[in-house]
Amino acid sequence: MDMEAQGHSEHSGALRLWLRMLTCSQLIEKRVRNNLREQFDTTLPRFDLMAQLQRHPDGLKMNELSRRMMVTSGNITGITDQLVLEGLVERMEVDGDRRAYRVRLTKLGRTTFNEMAQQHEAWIVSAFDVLSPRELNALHALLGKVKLHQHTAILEAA
Amino acid sequence: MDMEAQGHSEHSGALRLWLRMLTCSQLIEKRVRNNLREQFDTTLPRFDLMAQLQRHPDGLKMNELSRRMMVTSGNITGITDQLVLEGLVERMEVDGDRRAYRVRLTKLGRTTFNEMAQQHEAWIVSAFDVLSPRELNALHALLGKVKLHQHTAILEAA
DNA sequence: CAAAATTACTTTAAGCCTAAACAATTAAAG
DNA sequence: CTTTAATTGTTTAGGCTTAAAGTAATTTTG
Repeated sequence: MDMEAQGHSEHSGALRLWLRMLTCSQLIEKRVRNNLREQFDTTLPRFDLMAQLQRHPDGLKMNELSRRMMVTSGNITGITDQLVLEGLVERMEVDGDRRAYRVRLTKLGRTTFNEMAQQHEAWIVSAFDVLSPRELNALHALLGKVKLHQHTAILEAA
Repeated sequence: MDMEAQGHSEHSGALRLWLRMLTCSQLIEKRVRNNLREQFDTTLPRFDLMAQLQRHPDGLKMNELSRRMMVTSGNITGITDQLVLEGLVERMEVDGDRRAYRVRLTKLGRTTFNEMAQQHEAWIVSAFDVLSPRELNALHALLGKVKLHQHTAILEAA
């Protein structure tokens, strides 16, 4: 009994597709959030921020984190503050620009993230293991088309 | 430069698929939220709650709203309070159960929702109009498979 | 019937998120 | 240079969301 399960027949195909897509995302995301909380006592935004830093050992500016995570920079300030308190992340000064920080994982942050990332990947693999490799690729391709279209549609609106 | 655009090659196909799916959902959802705010000065949760009530003219209990919207009942309390203040929704007593309410759209709520729903559908149609009818159906079917799997996977975990 | 368990809803504390306003610094223009 | 504009990060106010605890009413059980 979810949002999409009640799609009425008068709805357009696009609307039914959207509700189903949203339901899928929400179900998987909720499970990831629960698992992160129960198994690692952390949250998805913190995990995501650490995931960004893990790919950039030299650190990222708040700015760059904001763009990559698609959230406002005020938000990044709060999540980073939390991670600094937990000792998982540190703010480094940037040479030649006293406005900016470079944020990077601490040693503790790296080891902690690696443990979480391994589990996280297993959760995601299991969420999609109902699809054959062929189906998985097809879904990936179709979503690629949709995703690209959103980018262009945003430009058109501007 | 979003979350998914940086997927590294060492990532499994499932992980890349998940990041792409999340990016699609987030892009579309952000646009819907912005449009609702700019054009109707409202929010997505309020719209979603009204959408549920629109399909049930006799109203729904808080309880039922919570299940259908997949959020906690405490959350429903807050959103309903807002909508009551705005005169879009009303709480009715339930015969024979003094604990429960039936929530339903007011007359103003119905007309307001109908205007919003028309626009909303247009936004969603445009978000997916890059897909052919055949592709749209294929995507719908693949996501149906994924969605069903989440339901069963949750039962297995319990 | 009376005690115990369940159900329906609300409240609370904490975190995430945004838009908008702000401070500080740097870059650009004249 | 110096004024103006743009950039970087933070703060603030408000809304959404959750888990957990609390209240009141109903149902179940003995």
